[in-house]
Amino acid sequence: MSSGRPREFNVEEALDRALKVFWRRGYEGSSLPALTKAMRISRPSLYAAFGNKESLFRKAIDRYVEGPAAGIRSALGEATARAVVERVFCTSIELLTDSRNPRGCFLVQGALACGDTADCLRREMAKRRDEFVVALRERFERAVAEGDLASNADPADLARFVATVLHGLSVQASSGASRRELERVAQIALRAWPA
Amino acid sequence: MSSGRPREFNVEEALDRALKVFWRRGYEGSSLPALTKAMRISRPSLYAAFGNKESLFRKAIDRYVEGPAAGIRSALGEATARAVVERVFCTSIELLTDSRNPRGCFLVQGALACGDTADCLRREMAKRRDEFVVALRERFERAVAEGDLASNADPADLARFVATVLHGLSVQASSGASRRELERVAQIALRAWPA
DNA sequence: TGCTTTATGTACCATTTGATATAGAAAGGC
DNA sequence: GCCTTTCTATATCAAATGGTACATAAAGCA
Repeated sequence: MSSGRPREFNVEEALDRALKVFWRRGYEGSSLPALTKAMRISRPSLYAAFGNKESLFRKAIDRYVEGPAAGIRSALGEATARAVVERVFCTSIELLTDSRNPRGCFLVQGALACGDTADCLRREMAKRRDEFVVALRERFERAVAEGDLASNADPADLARFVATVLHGLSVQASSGASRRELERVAQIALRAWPA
Repeated sequence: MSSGRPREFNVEEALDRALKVFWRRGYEGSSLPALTKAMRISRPSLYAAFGNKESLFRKAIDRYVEGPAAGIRSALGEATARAVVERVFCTSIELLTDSRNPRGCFLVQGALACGDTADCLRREMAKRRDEFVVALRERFERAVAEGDLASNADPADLARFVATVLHGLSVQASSGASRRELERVAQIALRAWPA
């Protein structure tokens, strides 16, 4: 079977550009013209390669989690629970304030509040955020079992606390807070960690 | 001068309804039909009474700050810095999870990421959030002067920390977290407070 | 009772929205 | 060369968007 005319653009690269648009403007704030202009492809090319706007957004979510935000998840590999939290904060702050990206966390601001048609994406984003809370909780449960986290500490509560600080830092970053300011906030938050 | 035909609707009540729409769906997710239906007025009535969509949103911001969110600001009147923070968390959580309101904080999710036309509203929301950070900082500065907060504590950092937790709680609430869960998170956050 | 003023509701406006039809261009297989 | 296949670009679609004109209705004032 013949292969036809080859694509003139790189799909991953175009997806990266789309992600940045969604990241900065949110799903509803990202118009097709804004997307196609940033992606440097025509509208039919976008639809041929990514389906439609919603499908493009879903692919952008995966791209974000596996790309820019991957470092955060890999922080779970640290040796102790406290080291995990320190590394999560540190890595997140770097991502949230990286000048190459829009400010803030895509999973927070990509579709936090929206109309009915985008509501399924709002829930999808909440689900993705929750997946990280679950991963944190499981990591902390392991830490309790391994003895590097006090057994009276509730892993679920601690996981939600870390996620709360993380999402709060995202809002701060989105509002224009500097990296230093966020680092000081994270340092204060760490004082809440069980000794 | 004659007064003309009287309004058939209550302006404040209509504004309250508009606020709830913006609160739940965000600025860009709130269409004129959705607004007018919730406000129970016709489109020309909306424009006559509130100017346009942007102006209605700005009025909704004021309404939110002076109405539902007023309790949070009044927490600054507590006797000590720690009591202020406790009361801020407690009052916020009640607001964030009040079943009569949309979940989350309007100042966070009303226009966190949006297109160019709404960018001035995004900045306005950031400014409003920052006003609370400033108020917190000033309150903590006073607390240092009054001796109920350690003099080596940085009021600006602490204020930003409290705001960070607050905004993080908003995201959690918006994702469906229960009041109890948020209360436990706040309790953990309080452990970071200077002794 | 007019007359002025303001509010309401229908119908409409231009623009933008997300999404395609269609025609032409660029590759491989025969 | 020719055919098939796939991508690209222009031009377009119907629907939804924010915003108004215009006629009518309801009040106060003379």
